[in-house]
Amino acid sequence: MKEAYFPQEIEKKWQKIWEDTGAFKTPDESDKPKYYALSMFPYPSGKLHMGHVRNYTITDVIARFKKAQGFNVLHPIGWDSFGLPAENAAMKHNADPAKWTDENIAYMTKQLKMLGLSYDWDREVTTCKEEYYKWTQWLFLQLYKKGLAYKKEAAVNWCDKCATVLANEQVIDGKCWRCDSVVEKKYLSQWFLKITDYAEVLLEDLDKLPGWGDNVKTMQANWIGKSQGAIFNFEVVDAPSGEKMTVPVYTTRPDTVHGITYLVVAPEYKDIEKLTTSENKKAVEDYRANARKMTEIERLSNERVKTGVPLGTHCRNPFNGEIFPLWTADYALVEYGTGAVMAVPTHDTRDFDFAKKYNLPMKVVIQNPENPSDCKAEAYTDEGVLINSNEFNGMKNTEAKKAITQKAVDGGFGEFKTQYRLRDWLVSRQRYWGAPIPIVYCPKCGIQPVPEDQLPVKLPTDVDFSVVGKSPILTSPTFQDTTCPVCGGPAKRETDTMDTFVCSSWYYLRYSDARNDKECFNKDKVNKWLPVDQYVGGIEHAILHLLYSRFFTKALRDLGLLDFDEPFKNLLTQGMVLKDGSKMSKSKGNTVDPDEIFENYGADTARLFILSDSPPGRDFDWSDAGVEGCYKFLNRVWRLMSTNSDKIDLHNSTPNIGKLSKADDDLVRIIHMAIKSITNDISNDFQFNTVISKYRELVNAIYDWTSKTSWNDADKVVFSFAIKSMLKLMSPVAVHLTEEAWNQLGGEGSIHSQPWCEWDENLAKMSSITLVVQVNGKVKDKIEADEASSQDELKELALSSEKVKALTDGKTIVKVIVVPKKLVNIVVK
RNA sequence: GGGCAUGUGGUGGAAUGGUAGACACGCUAGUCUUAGGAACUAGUGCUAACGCGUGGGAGUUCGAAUCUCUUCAUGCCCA
Repeated sequence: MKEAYFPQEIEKKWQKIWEDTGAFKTPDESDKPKYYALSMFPYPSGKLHMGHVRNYTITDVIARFKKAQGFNVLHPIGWDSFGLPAENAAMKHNADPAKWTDENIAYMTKQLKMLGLSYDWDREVTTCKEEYYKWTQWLFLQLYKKGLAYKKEAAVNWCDKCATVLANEQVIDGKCWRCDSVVEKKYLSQWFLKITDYAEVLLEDLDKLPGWGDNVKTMQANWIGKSQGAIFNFEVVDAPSGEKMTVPVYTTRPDTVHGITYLVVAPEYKDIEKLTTSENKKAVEDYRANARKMTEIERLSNERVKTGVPLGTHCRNPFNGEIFPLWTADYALVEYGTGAVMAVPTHDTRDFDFAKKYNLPMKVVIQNPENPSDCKAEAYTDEGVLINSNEFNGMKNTEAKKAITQKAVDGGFGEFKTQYRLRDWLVSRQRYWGAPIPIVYCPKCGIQPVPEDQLPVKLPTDVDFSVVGKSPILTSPTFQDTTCPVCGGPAKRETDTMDTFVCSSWYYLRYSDARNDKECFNKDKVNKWLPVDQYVGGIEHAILHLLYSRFFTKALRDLGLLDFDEPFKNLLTQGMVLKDGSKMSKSKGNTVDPDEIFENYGADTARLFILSDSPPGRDFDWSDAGVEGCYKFLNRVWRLMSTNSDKIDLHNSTPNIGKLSKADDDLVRIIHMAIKSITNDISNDFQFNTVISKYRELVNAIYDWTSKTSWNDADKVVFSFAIKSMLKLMSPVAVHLTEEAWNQLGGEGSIHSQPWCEWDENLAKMSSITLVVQVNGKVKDKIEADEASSQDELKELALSSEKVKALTDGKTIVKVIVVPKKLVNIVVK
């Protein structure tokens, strides 16, 4: 065996051999049970970053471990390759986004291979290729035909910098998720997917996902935002036109309805003009113009003083006949509920602030009888008993919610209403580099879907990328003009493309049948491989991608394309990779380039390190010293074998249990314990950091043993057993080193085809134990004891300890607690 | 403001209610070397010591980092 460890040499060698022999191809047919391990596919931005390295290494180790355990493992990769950066790069250099993307994919593919990842490259999917986006378009048409894709005019989020609209989920704190610029509201006609039809089931089915972290599930539940309340219709008593009008209001506090002193409609409320008197018209117009200029963050900010103007008209409260004024104020949002809010200043903090500012009346209707509040200083929003509420006086407010709403239902002026915060998913984008929405506008026949046999609607290439402020697709002289599929007359194509999150909402299904050119995927294949057994990716997709994918799966199930209703059985959200305590970023200049790590230390060191210091779910702080330490450890592993290679015989590695020296017996036991605990640590929660510390403990133990052994024949067998076990245990992580050592030591075939190590429960423990002796719960002594000692024997042993005698002398022993094989606690007074 | 996480040595982090600090990084001393940023050996929570120690305070228990209550701090999500 070679004396020195040269990762640069052996890694390249094995990567080529694995590729040439198709070592990681996954057959669809197999006797073995299936296991689907999946990483979130990358955007081909140019180079891998350490977050990718962490993500893909975690999934790769899982895939290799499951394969060794006898599963037929599907472990694919692909590219989320549509999106703005390619287009921006194209605009900057007037180049082709396709070319830019292809080059990036080629480079990153090379890097993924250098990392030694066990992908089945035959299943690679690339969302920007026609062979893929054809099916994205096809799926869009199926959703359209089912009424789940529709076009409507709405107030939408507009990012000026990206020159496109955004989905609600892509607006983070009022800012664009991609470029961080402030998002404006615009009225535009846009395409939506009807995710709201699935709001309830998306919420309910979170319970079917025990393999997801509660944090992600809570975030999704909050986003869906189910609330139970009521809609009340308030009759307008003095509409300027004399017309009979009502204003419907959604509220989660029907119990406070007797405390209404005014009503607020959003500045964008549809009937606002009809509800404004001529005297108030000017002020209301000005107010609305001003509100339009404001961003959502400004409007909803708690710090900002709330503003509003009266409309001059009034409503009647059907519960008590009271008349109250209508106002418009920007703290009412047109998208939420009915766009109108019934204001009860005494029991809602926003209404309270507003009423204070404009001297509007207040009326207390709920009180805590033990500690009544007059609501002069602040709103009382807790539970209590109703007052000033006619027949409901004395009722607990929690019960009154139902009773009051029931009265409205019976009286025909209200209903029970469950409301969701979730809005429909806006999927059209005014950009070039995306899947064209396969729709045609005919002046005669209106909106028409492109016939399926005409798919894909290809992106035009005769476009000018140097245009500013509009989609390059509009510059194509050929793209827009087409014929109507119904009447054959001249028609225009839709020029918007789809949000890239549409492409990524079904890619994990395509892997099951990636090369199918007849259908998006074969139903049997998708049902066989899915759901994904283990999905691994960043927490930043907790809402966006993971919610959209769940919606797609359910919609596709309802379309009959597949038979399961959740795509990802288990989800591991890995933490971020930090450097010096903060996120790696170019602007901070604290990035670490994976290429440099591969070059200086090799992929095995990178893989080992990225798993070593933190559990996968937590943030990981990169340290150069840590990498160095892992490299040294791998050298140490190599040296253990190379300096003793003449004593290793992998074909004679079964120790003769029962006839071993004490030292050999101990080592065999240590190995069985290592197999057991490493297997358990990977199986439960993928605790790779402790797995790696156990590698180190194991290697340390073998080294200790070598410094004491006399190398007789039995010792050599034990040593061979130790090395063989160590190599297999380390093989999912140090994939190249273990393969090379296995090969040089004369192992059969590839170590990656060897089954996982088994342990013997009887050998996975030491023959003696350290008995901990406590007095009053404090450790006072430690005694070596036989593993098989009875409880009484342990008790006697503890009581006979000199240290214990000194401490118990002259005192009364109240109680002795014996924990078998571990501990004796003597309670004295 | 509400919800959910997380608080352990100089650092990253270990610990089915049962030896707190595994395993590392760092540091100290030594060995071997022309050399050491290699390798190996020993040590390393705090304290001079009795002892004290898992953000603070209470509680349950023979025994609490772990369970309960409370409080503080940080992070994320939703307002």
